[in-house]
Amino acid sequence: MPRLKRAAAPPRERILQAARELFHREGIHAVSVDALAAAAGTNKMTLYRHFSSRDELIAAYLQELATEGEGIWDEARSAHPGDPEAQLRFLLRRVSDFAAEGRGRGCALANAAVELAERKHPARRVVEAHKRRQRERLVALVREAGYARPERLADEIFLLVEGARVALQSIGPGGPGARLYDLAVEMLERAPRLKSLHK
Amino acid sequence: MPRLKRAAAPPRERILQAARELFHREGIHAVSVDALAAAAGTNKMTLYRHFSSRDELIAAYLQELATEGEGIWDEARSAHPGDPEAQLRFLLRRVSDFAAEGRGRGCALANAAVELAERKHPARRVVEAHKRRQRERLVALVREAGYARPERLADEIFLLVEGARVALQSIGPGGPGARLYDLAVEMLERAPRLKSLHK
DNA sequence: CCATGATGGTACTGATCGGTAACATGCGTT
DNA sequence: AACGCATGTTACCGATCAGTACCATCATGG
Repeated sequence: MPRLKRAAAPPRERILQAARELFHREGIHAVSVDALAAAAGTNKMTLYRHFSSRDELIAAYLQELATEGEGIWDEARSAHPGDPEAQLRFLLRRVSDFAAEGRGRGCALANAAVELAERKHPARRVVEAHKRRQRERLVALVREAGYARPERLADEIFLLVEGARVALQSIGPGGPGARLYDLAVEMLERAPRLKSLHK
Repeated sequence: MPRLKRAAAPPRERILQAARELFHREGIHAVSVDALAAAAGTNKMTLYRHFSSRDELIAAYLQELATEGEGIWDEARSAHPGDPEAQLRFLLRRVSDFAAEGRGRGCALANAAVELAERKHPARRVVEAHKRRQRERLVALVREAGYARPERLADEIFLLVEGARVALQSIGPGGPGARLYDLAVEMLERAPRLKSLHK
């Protein structure tokens, strides 16, 4: 019988977990692989056995965040099946709450795009693909909810969300980023629809 | 008679000019003081005679950008005196055009806030003060133009602008960031007013 | 003509970082 | 028990970087 002395997760998961905390809180370039390995309860050598380089670790960390972000859409769908309007508000609520937490460091994916200016960095492909997919899903959901000109309304909401998360870092929690949910929901209420849906 | 062998600007100005190019294009943390001094046609020693540290150079660089950004408001005012509506569109046009240039690296001030996560960094005070002032001036201009609930509309536009500049970096020029001007202007046209201004 | 101050150039220090080599440890499987 | 494999540990290399000491250069102004 294994006495489960620690039940520790395998090092790869611990490293990715430490990356999520440190990279997002302190910024990617401010965290060394030594510090990352130490925070994960392991060392640099083990880290390099799971990730061929620091850049690929960054890409894996962002890929994990992106995959997890995709899950929010399924969450919204199962929370309000067949009700795209409620799914929209569910997503906005989640994004707004998430933006306020974590000492206002905004979206880790977007931050990575800002930090990693080199156009060929492997992380940029992950960020771009994720953001593009988010936008497409948002357009589809807005269209499904019956709004007129869904691309336009979706882009407005998209930019509102992105702006809120970056404004939290520049102006701080007292700025307009904190009002994201109210702004976005009222924008929805004012937007014209193709068909009236009031039951 | 001085043969004006080069008519070069004093080194401090050259350094700040090089900072504007390199810091914005490659990211602040990606540019060493050696590279910066070389791009400015001088050397590290002269650089440190004008800036006590790298962080203070960053703060001075951002302060110069902020001061210059303030000038756009005066430009708008003198381009369309007494016409706040036209001033608004002038500003949106300028911001939209500027966002698209420079290989889509967005707002250097906001990028700095993302890169410099340390809360006590001297550059953060510059960025926060500037963004706060921009928001206040935007609220005042929107109110002056006669819109109802000017704080609300100004915040929407503010987030739209910030979102567009960060989205250019994550999604790229094909994303919603490129449509900033159209989105913002139509938002203005749809916004309710306190008094009808049609002459 | 010389003094002064700003600037350019070189070389250095101490520290940090990404990445690797070599070895030790522990744990499960047969 | 013996093996194999993943992990932990230490030490190291080469490169880069912020910041400084020291000296050379050059213009200007008395």
